[in-house]
Amino acid sequence: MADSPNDTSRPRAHHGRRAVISREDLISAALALVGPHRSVSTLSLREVAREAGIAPNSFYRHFRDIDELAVAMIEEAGSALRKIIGGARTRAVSGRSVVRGSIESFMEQLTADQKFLHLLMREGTVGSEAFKQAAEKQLQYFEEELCTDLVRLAGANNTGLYKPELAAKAITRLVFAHGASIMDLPPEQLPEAAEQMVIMVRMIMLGTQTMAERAAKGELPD
Amino acid sequence: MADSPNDTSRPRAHHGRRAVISREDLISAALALVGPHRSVSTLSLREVAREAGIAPNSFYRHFRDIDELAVAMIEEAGSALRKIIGGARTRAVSGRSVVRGSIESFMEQLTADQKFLHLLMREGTVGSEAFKQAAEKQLQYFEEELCTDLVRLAGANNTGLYKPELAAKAITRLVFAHGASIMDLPPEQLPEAAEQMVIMVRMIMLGTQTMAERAAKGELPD
DNA sequence: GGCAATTCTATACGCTTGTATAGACAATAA
DNA sequence: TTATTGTCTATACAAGCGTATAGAATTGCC
Repeated sequence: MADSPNDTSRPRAHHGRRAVISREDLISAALALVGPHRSVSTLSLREVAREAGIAPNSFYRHFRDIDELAVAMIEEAGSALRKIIGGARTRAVSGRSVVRGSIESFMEQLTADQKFLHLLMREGTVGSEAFKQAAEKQLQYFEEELCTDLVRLAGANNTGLYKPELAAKAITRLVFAHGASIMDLPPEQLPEAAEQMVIMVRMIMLGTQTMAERAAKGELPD
Repeated sequence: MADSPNDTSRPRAHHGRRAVISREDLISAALALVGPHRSVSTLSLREVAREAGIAPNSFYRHFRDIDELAVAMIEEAGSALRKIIGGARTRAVSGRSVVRGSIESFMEQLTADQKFLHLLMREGTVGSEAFKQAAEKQLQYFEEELCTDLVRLAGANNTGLYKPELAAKAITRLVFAHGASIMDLPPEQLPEAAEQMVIMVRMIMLGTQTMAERAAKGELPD
């Protein structure tokens, strides 16, 4: 999270009235307003301030504008999610495939009451430039972490990987895109959607492995 | 395109003043307003009316509200795109891979002045329910057409296909998601992005083929 | 206690929004 | 011609928006 001129996140030696509300409180208020049918880009400054219980103008003490809040939300959601889902990858549950375990962890977040996933999944394509870039950056972090895990896993299993960074990108984008399209489904249809997701991810995994084998044998694709 | 109670698309026996503006004119005006930095869900009724050169209230003669316009736009964009990209798939250019040809056709639309692709890529995750469903439906059409083409191709090449409908879904979602993330890139970086897209799609193709082979040999995945 | 710094509230401005209402205009039907 | 019918414009209203400004409240430092 980059420092900004009016970053009040760390407690400063306050030589004046103590703040009754914090950056985090505003983020929480905004998070409470978004949901399956409400996107961050439609939040208004006044609305967030109302939810947080402050006067509209007090908002400016914490963020320059709504976009800055949105970026902070995306960054928070991204790092929280990477911790959860990346953790599910490394914390290999015995007797279960890594792919399935990770996707189950993903699906749990889909129905969780925190709205981190919703935020990241749907906010990447609309809104201001800063907004989209923030979401894109979080997805790239996902890709990078997934990539190192893929390489590590391939090393352990003695399977090759053709351009693992592309495999990681394909998996990340696919999972988030599919997630966005199923997030409004009735809950009873989610298990089937998860199953489909597992198979699709396996296609990519198997594809990159097979490409590596063929490349090793000189049968270069293309 | 489903008929709606106030569908004025087909010329009716007008027993009054002839319409100076049509549904299509309004759609064009709206299309002119959206762009890389402007999403359909942020269009206002007044704005579209202004662009079309009519009074705000005249809008209601053609659409119930902005959402109905948006749905019409999505449907038009979807069918136009399916024609273009699906056509590139069937019109197999000699000496080029079908994957590469299709993706090149996709990338052409990315830089084209029509904004069909932008619309479909980014509008699927935000906006009203009707809105999202319309975009989702268009993506499903894409999947279905791609699926039949995949099956046809596999038959011609004597390669198997494990769950072709899932392969088609994976490819569609991946291409659109990746497309959305690269659509704001500077033009000189697009060729590389296209190359990555080709490889990622090939991973899926090769993955589903390999899964089919293994399934045939009884090495069922999972 | 007094001063300065800081955060808050209150009020107000100009703007845009969706839409209600009423009337002007044009074209067909009689 | 005249009546009717559908389409457009003009005007207006209430609501919501971002934000500018000014002042009250609360705290730490001297």
